[in-house]
Amino acid sequence: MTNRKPRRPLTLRDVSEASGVSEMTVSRVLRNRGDVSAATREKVVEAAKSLGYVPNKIAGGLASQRVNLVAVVIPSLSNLVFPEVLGGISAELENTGLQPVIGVTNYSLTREEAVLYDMLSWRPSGVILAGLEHTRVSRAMLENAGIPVVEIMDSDGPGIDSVVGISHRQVGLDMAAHILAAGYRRIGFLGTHMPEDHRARKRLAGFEEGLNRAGVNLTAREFYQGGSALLKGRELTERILSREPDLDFLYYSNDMIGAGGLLYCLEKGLDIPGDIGLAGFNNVELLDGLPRRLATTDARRIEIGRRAARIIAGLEPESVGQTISLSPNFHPGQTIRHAAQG
Amino acid sequence: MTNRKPRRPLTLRDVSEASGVSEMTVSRVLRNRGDVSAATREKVVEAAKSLGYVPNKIAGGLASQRVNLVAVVIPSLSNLVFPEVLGGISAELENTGLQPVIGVTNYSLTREEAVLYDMLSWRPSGVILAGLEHTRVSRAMLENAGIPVVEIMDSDGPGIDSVVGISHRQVGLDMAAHILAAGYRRIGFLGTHMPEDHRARKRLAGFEEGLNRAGVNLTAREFYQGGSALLKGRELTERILSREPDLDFLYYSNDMIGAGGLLYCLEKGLDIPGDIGLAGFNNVELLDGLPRRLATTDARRIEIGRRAARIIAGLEPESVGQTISLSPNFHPGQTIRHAAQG
DNA sequence: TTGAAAGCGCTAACAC
DNA sequence: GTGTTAGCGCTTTCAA
Repeated sequence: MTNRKPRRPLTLRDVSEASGVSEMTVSRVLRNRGDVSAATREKVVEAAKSLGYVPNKIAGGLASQRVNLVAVVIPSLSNLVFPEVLGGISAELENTGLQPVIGVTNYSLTREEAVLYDMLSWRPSGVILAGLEHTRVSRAMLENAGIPVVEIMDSDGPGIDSVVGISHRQVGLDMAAHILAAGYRRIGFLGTHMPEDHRARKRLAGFEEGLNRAGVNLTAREFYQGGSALLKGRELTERILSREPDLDFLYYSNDMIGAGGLLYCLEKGLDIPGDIGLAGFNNVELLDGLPRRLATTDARRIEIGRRAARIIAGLEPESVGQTISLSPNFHPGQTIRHAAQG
Repeated sequence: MTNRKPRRPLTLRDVSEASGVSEMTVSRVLRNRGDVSAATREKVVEAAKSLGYVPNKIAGGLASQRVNLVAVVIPSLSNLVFPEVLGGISAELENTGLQPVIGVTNYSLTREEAVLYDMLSWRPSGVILAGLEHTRVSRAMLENAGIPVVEIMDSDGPGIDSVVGISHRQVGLDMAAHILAAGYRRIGFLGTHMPEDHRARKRLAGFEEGLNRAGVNLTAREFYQGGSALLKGRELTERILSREPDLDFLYYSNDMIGAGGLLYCLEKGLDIPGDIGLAGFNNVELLDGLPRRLATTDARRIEIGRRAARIIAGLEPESVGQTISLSPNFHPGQTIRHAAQG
């Protein structure tokens, strides 16, 4: 390796001169394109390595009109759930030469619009974004971008191009059915106060619809904002139970607050699932280590990530433009009674 | 908004023609550069919006030789800790016009090298990466890139350019001192089996050094790989206590396994911190909701992210090329006895 | 305040 | 198998 410290970054021309091979052929070697003799290739690789040449993808992208980037736009990184979706996406993209670039919206559609504008200005090969709700401008940008778009996580509604998700309404309906079948009747809901979390909203709507169909109404509900989810789960639970002491079921909008509630109830010596049943949503890994396994619904987020990536990568042409609704998996855990016999 | 669906993405020329203003002036308006009359600006903005024009940063970057991207390279996204660092980085970058681009290495230095190569080929304005250990090639690339580099999280060793972190060796030393001062003597360590997690290794080394100085040896150690950290914490704890039942302190390499251990010990009816003391590392939010507050050390990761970002953004010129070692904050929690009196 | 010309570093297309 | 030419869509620079 040479030691000179280049102020001017190295270019193909430098490698060309150092190896005595034309720029074009150097470019071919570096991209493994076309036929290049072993001898020439050897010379070029050697020169590039010893100079420490790093190709300029800005120039390459402009010339080839192609960029190996996939824009991935998600609401949050601290939610645990989205990193898992990302995991599925990167795993699937790994062998395609495509690279995910992450944008975070903090659950704001306005922010999403700004993030999309920014990412589209890099002319990515595709876009994966969470949810079906977007601003009018976002929608227009995506439609005009001329690249594949996959909306993920939610399948309750029309999409722009392809959709891969679960029906959160169905999650709520199913949970209501399970709870009612187990004989619970005085049911409370505990969730985040997030008007822009449409998936949570749809789950709650489905849940209430399911209860109502059986002539049951939600007895109480409690919401929180920010803070440690585990701690908030405790606080919400204490609050809802002091308001409505005879609740016999608590449905949490996510597993983290559900876990907090579970710890709280156990400390209070409540009989779970006898006195009171509990359920969350997401099936996060954390549940494995809790004193009791919380009932939950698996959102199938890794699979969602994988399939979205496959669609962008062109590995699933039959799915392009389709809405793929995966069926959510209910996990009874140990916090819900077995169904009553007739 | 017009409805025609362009196969060919729109260019400045399209906006220029639609507005009757030269490309150059359109460019000025869209970047808020130079003096443009209000009337002209108005026309251009109107045309751009109605066409749905999205600038091409590939072309812009090539022409201007500047790109508003900051490469951020971290070991993992599922660790909880790194998303927080990212939070600090994005918060600080928000008003600088710079944008973080995330790369994940899975704790592999080889993978880090590949990720760096890839990111540098986009000619970012700076690089933030975790740790001080890198391959020779990675180091060479960073040195030759001619852009600011900030290595974060760890300050135990020489850096390439700027460094912002904590001394993990000191974290271990301090924890040893606190534990010994509280009178514990039969001490076990529980951690991840990750040869490439150099920070965990340095903490353990500092911890043992601290014990040894006082003539105390680590009584037992236990390691795990993969799986749910909370569950693994339980399993490790059960295992180490069955091997060495008279341990009086358990030091965990992170809070998640520490939390698992705490739940396990409480279930077993152990007196904490009387029979046995516990401590973790990181001060994760989750600790707030546990039945008892786990002793831990705050890694100051949000601040680390913020300062790294400030250095890249040029807001802290005095720190460039320096090693900034923040002092880690010990949190005694409720799982360690008060120091013995004399 | 606006415009025209040149070129950023690479690759597509074609010639040899 | 290798080289030449002409741009990709912007911004820099300079002129008007």
